[in-house]
Amino acid sequence: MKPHQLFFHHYRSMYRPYTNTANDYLGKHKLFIAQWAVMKYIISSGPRTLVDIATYQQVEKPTITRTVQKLLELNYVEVIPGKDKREKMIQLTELGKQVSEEVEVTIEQFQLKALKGISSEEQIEVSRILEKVKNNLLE
Amino acid sequence: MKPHQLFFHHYRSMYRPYTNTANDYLGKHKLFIAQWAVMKYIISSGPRTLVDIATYQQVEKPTITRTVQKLLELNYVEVIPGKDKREKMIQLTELGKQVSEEVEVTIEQFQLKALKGISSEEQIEVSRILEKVKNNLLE
DNA sequence: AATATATGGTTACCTTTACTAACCATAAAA
DNA sequence: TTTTATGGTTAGTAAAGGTAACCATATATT
Repeated sequence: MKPHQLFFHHYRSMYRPYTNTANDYLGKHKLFIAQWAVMKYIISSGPRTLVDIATYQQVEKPTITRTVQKLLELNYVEVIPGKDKREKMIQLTELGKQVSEEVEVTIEQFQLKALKGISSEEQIEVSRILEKVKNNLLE
Repeated sequence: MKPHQLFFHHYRSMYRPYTNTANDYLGKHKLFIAQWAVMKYIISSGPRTLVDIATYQQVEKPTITRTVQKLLELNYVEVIPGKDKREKMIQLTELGKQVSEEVEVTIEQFQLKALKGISSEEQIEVSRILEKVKNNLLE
């Protein structure tokens, strides 16, 4: 099998184990991976618009609208006014912050388990390459 | 951002660009990535049972049942008897073989474009690591 | 100033992909 | 012979996301 075929096969065959396991961990907090990804983003970067979030995650706007709606229902995020009347900034609620702290522990544990035996340098290297592939695809 | 967080963020944010672009390329041949993955597998390994395919792709059996059903409708694969009365071996039809040859050209082009600027060694290294993560997750 | 275009966001509708639970038929083990 | 395991299917449901069309507001153009 050629390297480029190997690459995409392994990329794909990690996907379900990753998603299913992550969602198992997150179920405790009534979250799914797509929702948690939004929370994680606004934790580390502060309040963000829907477009920011969509761009960051590489999905379309309606997808983010829906994900954020679920987080609003859970009372984990709230909307604050943006720099004009169109924009909505999404930020964590107090409840969202509390939950996040628990989730971060859970998820860190999950991620470290998943990455057992893989050095930080390797993790960074793979991140760099996956990002490059993403950029190649978007050109 | 910590290396393990980076790792999973980039893993995820490559997913939609990859899937969408691949499906665009495959649309020409009336295929989707999940279907092509099955064809690809039986091209390189010969006829396989549904369980083999499910294990290889890391998805559940019903998922493969349906994917194979679509390939049967397209007349790209056919069923031959397995080693007992339960097993079904899936193999390419003549039409499937013809189509595959065209698709392989298309997809190779797509994959090489996606991996532009990434050496074979790097591709192999990333494959190895993604496989390891998958195995860690399955433990 | 008036019109046209761009941007942020939503709604409606549809699709891909996959899961679980329950089941059938056959095979292997007790 | 009965029990358990294996290969596969069906039915029902869900996560996640896409496109097209649209509203409201903002920016650019004439």
